[in-house]
Amino acid sequence: MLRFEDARGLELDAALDCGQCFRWARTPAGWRGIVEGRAVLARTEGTALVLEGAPEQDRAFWANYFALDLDYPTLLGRFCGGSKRLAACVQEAPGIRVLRQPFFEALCTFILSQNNNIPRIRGLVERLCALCGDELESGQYAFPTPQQLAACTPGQLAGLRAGWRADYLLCAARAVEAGQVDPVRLAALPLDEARAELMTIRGVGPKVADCTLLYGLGRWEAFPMDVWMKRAMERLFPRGVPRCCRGHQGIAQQFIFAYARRNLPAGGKTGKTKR
DNA sequence: CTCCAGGGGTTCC
DNA sequence: GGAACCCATGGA
Repeated sequence: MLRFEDARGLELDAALDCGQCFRWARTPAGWRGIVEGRAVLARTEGTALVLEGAPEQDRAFWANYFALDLDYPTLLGRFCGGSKRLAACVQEAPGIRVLRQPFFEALCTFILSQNNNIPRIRGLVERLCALCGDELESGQYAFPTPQQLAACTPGQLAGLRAGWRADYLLCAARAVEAGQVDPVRLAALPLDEARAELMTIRGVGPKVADCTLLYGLGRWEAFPMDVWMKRAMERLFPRGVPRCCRGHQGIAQQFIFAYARRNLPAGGKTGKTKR
């Protein structure tokens, strides 16, 4: 069991259920999840974060995953001091944290997320892991590697019932396997060049690219935009992203999204077909 | 049965 | 460039 005495205000309910990750499940005992083949049960006790099933040697891994090294209290203070509107967003769910997820998992899950809803995305991801990920104890599965996914046939992937997204997944796996898209390079490139490299993958547009940069590579300056967020931004921040978010726009966006989802009831169109 | 889900590619102008 | 259309699923 791992224990972090000061989780710096992290709230699992907010952080794990805000649409940034898809492999955590709420149980009566806490949040059950698997990251890079490590299965844990996470819960908070007061100001502490407890991870059952995690060995002491993984302390640095989980501290990085939950971004415990980033001084969120100070960062959120900066947000709140720099913009009244943003302060309201932070107040909506102050326990949100932008997790540092594995690169390939973030890329694939956000490909699966397009024009889709969270419950179904979760099911798709679970079936994908069971199809070609390594099996852990107790019938749980790790997220597949690019090689494992690239080795799947379209026929096998049809079992996911992912629709047209299955083909996009294969393209992504092949691109990463071939080194055409490389996480180490993406982490170092200027943001626009990294985005362009990701968008060479068929099925990866600006939204999926930015989500991958933010959630899968810790590029907190990335700001995932889509039709829905654009509407929210126009209403909440007509003059654009507040300056106090500079360098952490993606983190700010996570709070804006949570606020807008609860307080801006009108749903936006997402470019779908009418008939 | 209809509508929708934090898209992306293609095809028009 | 931008607007309209297509894509396959399954939940509500």
